[in-house]
Amino acid sequence: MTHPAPSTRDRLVLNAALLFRQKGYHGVGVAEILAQAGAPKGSLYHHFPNGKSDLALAAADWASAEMMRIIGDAFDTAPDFATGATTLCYKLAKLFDLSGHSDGCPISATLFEGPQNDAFRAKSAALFDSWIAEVARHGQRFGLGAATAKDAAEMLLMGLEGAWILARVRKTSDPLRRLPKLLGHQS
Amino acid sequence: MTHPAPSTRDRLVLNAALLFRQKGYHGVGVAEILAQAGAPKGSLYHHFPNGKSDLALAAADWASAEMMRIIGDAFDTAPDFATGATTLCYKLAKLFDLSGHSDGCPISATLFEGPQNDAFRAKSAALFDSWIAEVARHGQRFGLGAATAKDAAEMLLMGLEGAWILARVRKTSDPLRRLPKLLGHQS
DNA sequence: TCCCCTCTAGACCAATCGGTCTATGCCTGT
DNA sequence: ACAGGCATAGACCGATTGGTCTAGAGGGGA
Repeated sequence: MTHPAPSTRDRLVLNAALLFRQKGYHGVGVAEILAQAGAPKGSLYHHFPNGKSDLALAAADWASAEMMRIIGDAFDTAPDFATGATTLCYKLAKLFDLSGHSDGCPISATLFEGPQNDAFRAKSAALFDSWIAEVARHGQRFGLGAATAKDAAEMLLMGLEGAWILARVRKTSDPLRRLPKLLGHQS
Repeated sequence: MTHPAPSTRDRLVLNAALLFRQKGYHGVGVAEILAQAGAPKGSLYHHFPNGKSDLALAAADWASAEMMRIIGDAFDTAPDFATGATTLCYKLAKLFDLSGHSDGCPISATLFEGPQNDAFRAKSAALFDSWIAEVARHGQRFGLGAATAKDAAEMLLMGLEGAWILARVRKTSDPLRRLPKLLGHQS
């Protein structure tokens, strides 16, 4: 999957994404990221002149891209919107289990509990919107009207955020797995 | 509303709850809480021997009690479950607007991005469950079956969590106001 | 009046925070 | 072979972190 020797920059982004997602922006120190990535301090500030905040933005982009890929995987092979939404929830539940029941939404954990920085807030909004737009695009592909598709996509995202939170506090992926049924996508 | 001269302990809890809710556990320092509460360090460690973490637990309890009161207000006067749920969302939207579009869920902000402390996780779970149980109780009062009421309550909570996140990143209470419709509680 | 206990007050501390700096690999183009 | 730049390496820094400790203010009971 990953190439044998990812660059120092990639290691920083990847490990930052993992740590931020588990403990939040303020809950992780640069020293911890550097240790886990096996990189010295100089490298961080070479690749990311603004330090921790730049790294968090890059980590959020990376995590968002992976989410977009997962959304695509779930909906591309589905026969209809409800099945795609259900598959997406199950895929995220599986990843949640693999993470040891600790990984929440990468965007809200990385950027949102971050500084009250407006750039962080704006970036979170943009990334969430890109997820919603992608899900809505699949909805329209399955014949839903534009407004209906956007509503369904937004509701799915909000449900996912809540399910992620509940899954973390309960240490079980059940909320994610039950979400499709509660949203009416499953009988 | 509040008594003219709240005790130092109450001032600490109240201001801690406000700050944690806006910036998360790690995003607020004890110095900031003390300054806003107008209390010296000695008072904090007198009332809360374990310091910041004890204070966060007390702040979460306080915020949860207020949420229970809001749930009661919304459902007690409602003619049916859907109306109660809608009223609850509108009440929370109004409070969100009053806070300057910055206050999210008090539990997830205060305890969850806190230390990976298991006590925090367990307390979050217990408080969320108490909210869900209270909403479900109203559901049963309106004639819903036990399982149906619990599902509806859990879905409402998950939707609220997601709507809070979206409301914060977009700086508008629209997601909270649109939630009842997206959940099918409003035509 | 005196004591005692609760609470306030803030100086003080080690540890950690994010960030800067200089020195040195190391690899490529010529 | 040699230069030049990208990247690594980590010592170092001031600021801030959560937490401890001693001192004293205040008030109620004997």
